[in-house]
Amino acid sequence: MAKMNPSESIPRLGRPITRNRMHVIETAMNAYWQDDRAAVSINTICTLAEVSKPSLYREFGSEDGLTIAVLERYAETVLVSMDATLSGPMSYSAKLDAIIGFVSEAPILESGCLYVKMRATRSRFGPQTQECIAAIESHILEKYAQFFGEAIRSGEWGNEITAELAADYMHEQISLAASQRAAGKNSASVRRLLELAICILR
Amino acid sequence: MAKMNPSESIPRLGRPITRNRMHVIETAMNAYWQDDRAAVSINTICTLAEVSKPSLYREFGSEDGLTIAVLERYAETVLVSMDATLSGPMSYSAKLDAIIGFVSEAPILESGCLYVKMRATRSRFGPQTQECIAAIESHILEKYAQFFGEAIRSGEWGNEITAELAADYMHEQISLAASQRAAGKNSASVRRLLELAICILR
DNA sequence: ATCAAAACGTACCAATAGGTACGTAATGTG
DNA sequence: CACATTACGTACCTATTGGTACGTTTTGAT
Repeated sequence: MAKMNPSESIPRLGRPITRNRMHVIETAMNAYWQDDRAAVSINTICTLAEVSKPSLYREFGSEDGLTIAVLERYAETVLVSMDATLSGPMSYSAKLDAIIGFVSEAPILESGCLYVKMRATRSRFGPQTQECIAAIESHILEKYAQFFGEAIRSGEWGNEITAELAADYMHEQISLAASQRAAGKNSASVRRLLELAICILR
Repeated sequence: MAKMNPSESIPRLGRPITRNRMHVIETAMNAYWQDDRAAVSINTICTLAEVSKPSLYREFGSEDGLTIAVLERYAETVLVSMDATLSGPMSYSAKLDAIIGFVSEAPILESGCLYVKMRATRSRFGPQTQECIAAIESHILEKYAQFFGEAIRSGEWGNEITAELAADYMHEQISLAASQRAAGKNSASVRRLLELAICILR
């Protein structure tokens, strides 16, 4: 896609690149994730990642550019595990349990979910970031709908609720749980509330 | 507490007050409510309310001061209606219906609930505002707990769920619905999801 | 060695944030 | 009238924001 680590760049003319795209992305991701993105300035990212501001802008073009890079990275390092669980070999009920357990107890989600945080304040971001958030949302909803659709088809679950409605409900409830974790609510309480919400999907 | 409308101020020495505390509060409330508070600057409020910045600071002391004034005003104009419903003469089930209907369809909540919005981004506010948000939350949770407690006592509702857990659940689900409305989701969808979530409280 | 190519980072930009110093205008009192 | 008292708003402050102009440094090729 764009330049990666200097180590794997093909020899070119001119001064070699010393900046490290991935390092900046990971640094920004952690900063945005822990705090809240709107509270973390480009200047802060530059300091944390030890890059000059022009270098950062050369690499990402704008704050919007950095943000989408971060969000894409987040999707491919954290959100994929949800996908994997949903399309894995477990039973319907076991998958529900796994997801509930993950979102309410996984240490990696101690500060919440970056996607959920950003979705909650999407209006503050640039146009590309907003599109990126919408794309991730569609992806998640599709995966959920597929999950519930299969459960209905296989007879593991089913009532008058459609797969799409269940997907929407699931997405909102999981997001809510992630928000609660970000707010510092303890895992046990998050789980208790999430179990209550999800029990209508059993 | 502080100065109110010039109309009701006792004659004093010196130039009379022309600024209008209530007008500023209402203007700021609407601006914060429609948009998101962090996106609305003091300068914007001054322009909208047609007060000079020093006048505003004379009245509220700081942005934090204005924000808590707005939040208190919001609580006593919007949130009281929820209180009234909860402690009114309706049956348990009718009260649930009324609240679901209100939060998912009332035009006044078209841009969501200011308290919910601010609670979701509480970390960005000043210390007094954060305390104020926490106080409102406690108040709401107490009212809900009372509501469920009475329903249990009267036999209108009851299962293994405690009144406190139900209150917490209710609060989160109502907040979620308000957030969805703020995000532009249509009333019917909000209601559908909220009904799903609340049906375990019936 | 010289030179074009390319990335580097210092030092700046305009805009905006929250907040205030201070001279001016309007009142009641003597 | 003159004066103390009080509120008024213009014009400013510093800090920070996202973003960039431009001279310097490092390279490969000739």
